[in-house]
Amino acid sequence: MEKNTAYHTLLKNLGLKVTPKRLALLSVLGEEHRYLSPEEVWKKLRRSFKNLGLPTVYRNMEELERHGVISKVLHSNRQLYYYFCPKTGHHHHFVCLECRIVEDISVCAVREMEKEIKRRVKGTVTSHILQVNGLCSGCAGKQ
Amino acid sequence: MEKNTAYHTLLKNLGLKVTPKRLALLSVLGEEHRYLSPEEVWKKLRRSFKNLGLPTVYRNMEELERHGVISKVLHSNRQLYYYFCPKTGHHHHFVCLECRIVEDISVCAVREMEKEIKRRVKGTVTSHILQVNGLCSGCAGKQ
DNA sequence: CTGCGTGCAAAGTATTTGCAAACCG
DNA sequence: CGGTTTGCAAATACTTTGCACGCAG
Repeated sequence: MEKNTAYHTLLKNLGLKVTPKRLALLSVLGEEHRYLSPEEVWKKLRRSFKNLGLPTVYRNMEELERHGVISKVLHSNRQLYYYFCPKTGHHHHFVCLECRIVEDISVCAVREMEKEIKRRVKGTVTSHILQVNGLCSGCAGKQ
Repeated sequence: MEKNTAYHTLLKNLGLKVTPKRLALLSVLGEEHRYLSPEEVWKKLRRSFKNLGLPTVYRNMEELERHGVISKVLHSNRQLYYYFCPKTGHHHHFVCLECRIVEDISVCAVREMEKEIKRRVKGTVTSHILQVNGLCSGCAGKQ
């Protein structure tokens, strides 16, 4: 299994122990080109691992997100979703609210992005979430 | 109270009944240049209204958000926050994760935004959430 | 009056935590 | 072996719902 070797290496590089469940979790996320909720991942994994706890899935997904391996998809319904994006470098995502597929978008300006999405994905942009987080001058000083 | 008249009109235009609590809620949000959680708003309002239920605050904030009067601030901790933004037209926000102040950003490209933030707010951008939502070609057809 | 708005109590539900046992390296 | 990882059960905590009463129009 080439893929598994890759995931194996990935985990090692992060300093995480390589367990069958972690490999399977990465595999599920890696094969899916859509974002998934922890519960969905759990249901898929339980086919192979009868005794898999939902908390384990939550913990691992959170951990992997912290390491930047997978990314969180924000939903206004305030549920967690994750997506495995192998692409490196600065880029953003176009997500379909219906089928949950994710497409990489290389350009960053939203106007430009809309154009690219119309052209490449032939999709419709219904909304976008753009929020810049940081610290204002006052708070940056206090750190 | 000029402000109250404005909120009064605002509610009327939305076809919502004008109640003292709604006016006060708008007032709290309108005076605060920061995003607030429903509970925080509730605590502030309870100074004036002893019998104010938290659900009422949730309901009203959700309603106002639906009407586009206030906007939801996304947090990865999956809690709800709202911010009253009087500014119209296409623009985005810079939010300080520390003091929660919100600044309007007129330009849309993220690179440009970072520049503007550094210049105007003298703040530091630690991260940004940019997610374009919509429907891909396949799903758009199925609608 | 008439229905929207609200308080209160109660339910929901996704997510998190504690702890002992299992497992990787 | 020694510290992670995991299962299970239970707890959290935010948010939502149901229903009866009250108030705006």
